[in-house]
Amino acid sequence: MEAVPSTPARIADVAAHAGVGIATVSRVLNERGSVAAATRERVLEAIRILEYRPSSVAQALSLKRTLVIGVVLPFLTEASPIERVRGVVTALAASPYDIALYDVESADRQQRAFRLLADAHRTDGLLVVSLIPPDEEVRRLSAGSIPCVLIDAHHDGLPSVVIDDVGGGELATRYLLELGHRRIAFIGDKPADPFRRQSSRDRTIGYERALAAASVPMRRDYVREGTQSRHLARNIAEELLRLPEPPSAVFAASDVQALGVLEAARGLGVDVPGQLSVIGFDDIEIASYVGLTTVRQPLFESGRRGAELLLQALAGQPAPVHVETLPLDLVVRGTTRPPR
Amino acid sequence: MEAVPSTPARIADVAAHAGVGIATVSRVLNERGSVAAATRERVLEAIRILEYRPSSVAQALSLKRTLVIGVVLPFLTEASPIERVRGVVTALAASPYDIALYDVESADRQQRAFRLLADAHRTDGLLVVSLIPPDEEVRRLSAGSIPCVLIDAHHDGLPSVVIDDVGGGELATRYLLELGHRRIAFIGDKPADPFRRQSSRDRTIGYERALAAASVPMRRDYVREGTQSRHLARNIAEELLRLPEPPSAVFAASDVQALGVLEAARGLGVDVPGQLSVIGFDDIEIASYVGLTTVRQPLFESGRRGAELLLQALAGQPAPVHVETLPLDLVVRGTTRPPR
DNA sequence: CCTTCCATTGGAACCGCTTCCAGTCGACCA
DNA sequence: TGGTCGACTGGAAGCGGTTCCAATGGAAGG
Repeated sequence: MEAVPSTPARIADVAAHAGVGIATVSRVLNERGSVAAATRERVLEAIRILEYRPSSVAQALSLKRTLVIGVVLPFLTEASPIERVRGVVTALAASPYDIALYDVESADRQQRAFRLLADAHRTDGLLVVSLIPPDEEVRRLSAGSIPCVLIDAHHDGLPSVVIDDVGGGELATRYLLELGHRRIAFIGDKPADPFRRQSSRDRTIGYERALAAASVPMRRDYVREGTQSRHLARNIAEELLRLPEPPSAVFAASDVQALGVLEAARGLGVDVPGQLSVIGFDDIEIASYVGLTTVRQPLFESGRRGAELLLQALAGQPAPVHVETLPLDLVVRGTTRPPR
Repeated sequence: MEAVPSTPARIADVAAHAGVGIATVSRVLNERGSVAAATRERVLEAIRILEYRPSSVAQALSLKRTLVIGVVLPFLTEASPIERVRGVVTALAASPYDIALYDVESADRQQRAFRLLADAHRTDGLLVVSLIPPDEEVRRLSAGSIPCVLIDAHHDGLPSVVIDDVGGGELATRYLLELGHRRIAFIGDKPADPFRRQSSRDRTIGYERALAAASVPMRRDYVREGTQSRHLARNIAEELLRLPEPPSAVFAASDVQALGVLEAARGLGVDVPGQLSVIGFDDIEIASYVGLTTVRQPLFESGRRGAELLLQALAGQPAPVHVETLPLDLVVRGTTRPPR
């Protein structure tokens, strides 16, 4: 058994052991330049014996690249960002890049995360998920020429992968209209965080447009805002269902909220889809299990595509600043039906 | 508006701008040593103007610590690791440490990840989730004196945070027995990956023990193995329900699999809990929604606790190599009932 | 008024790796 | 056989920080 050195070997140790210069060791490591076969063997042997691993930190400093991609996202709140990260992880698996995760839950964490990242030394590139970076940081990012791709967010001057939330809102609402519904409620997010992308807001707009296009007057008491939480959505849905003239259908801005609506209906003995149609948005895993009709957005794919764009930029591709819009699908399951 | 330098400022630039030496700038940055108030002001001013941010890479090289904690986990397969990571993220939020995420889906990725991590330069500490690191790497880790905590896994010589899977298996099975069930089936994971922790295996043991303790003979046709996938569990459950003498209760080694069982029952018109009781394991988010009876394990807490232990070790605490066992709870919901 | 002391400061070495720049040396060509 | 060429090789200069160590100079003590 070979001895384990108490301290990890450095390139100089390998060089000494092999009786060559450090430059030669580096050449062997990086397969650059020409090294005599015999010399190479000696070096490889020394590396094996000493269990040498080059220090990525030293490499990063010398090469001015870290082989790390930062992923900034609001991690803890929703199921969907996770799914996007999965896409990112998958796309990056085959690349030499590692992933640094930056959760930006609270606003101050956000500050800190963007601050850290703008530090152009830490990461080679950035993926920002469902968050809108402050102008200040975008400026700094481009000044430091560190590529950045936005996923599920938009900012002038930064490439992004998004979905058409307005179109999605229309899609869902139009479907309910086509089924014959006229009393259609909407449950969306409360605009909270200025840096947080408000996809719900756009879906509201789509909802309104679809109603307008069908000449169905919008009722203010049918449009509610809560949080992403199922619990709150449930409360809101209960209120809606207790209205003198309750809606015959509810469009929830997310599946999670739609689940809250289903719970409310169940609790109040309202049959879905008999008395109430429910449509969600996202198509998270649980949706298929529950049989929820929803607007599917390619979460996983968005992460993957964003990562691909970033890799391209990192590879020196021109990377045109453009917005890539991923397609949406209406997934009809069991929670929607024509009204009675 | 102040000019944005095309290239990020280095400490030497700040020193020059402030008319001081770099050592002084470093002192100001790290609030170490004594610096005259006036000098400090000049330096801070220069930092502000030049938008200087110290290079974390250079700091890492110089200080021999990266302020990065590596988190290794099988990311894409299950819902539970995600929940654990949330705990990790939360615990690390207040610390100065960043998180590097290493997904080790395939076996070769696994190889690579552990290899990379054993490179003692990349991370200051390691959290390994639901994975058993090879002895070789454990040896290397301790040789490099980089602290490591296992979450949901066990290895001699490494501290870990686990649950009592055997006890959990007993807990679930005993509950079913106490309800009066005698025909109790078990659906677990297929032992696939040697590095992958087989919590399912231990739960099987608990299942067997509980049966033995109640003098209920174990039937081989009631013990099945599939994967974590809902789909496969569903198929298996269908087979079980079509047996000449179908089980009156099913204990699934995970909630995801339990959902598959519920689907199977629904598909075959088998009433739950009327004709069939189902109990899962984990208590993932969806479980409460579905009303699934399950054994709750503190997923989030495991991540948090593991991260805390690692932080302690990083802070120089002795960090005794011990196994911390988190408590399990039986969460009774609507999918279990005494047999008819 | 002369030491001694200490706050303050800058220079230089070092962290570990990459790579430019010469330098060595045998082979091949005229 | 002298010269040129090219394959190999090693030294040294960064990359951008931290910090040891020596130097400076004014204040306080004798």
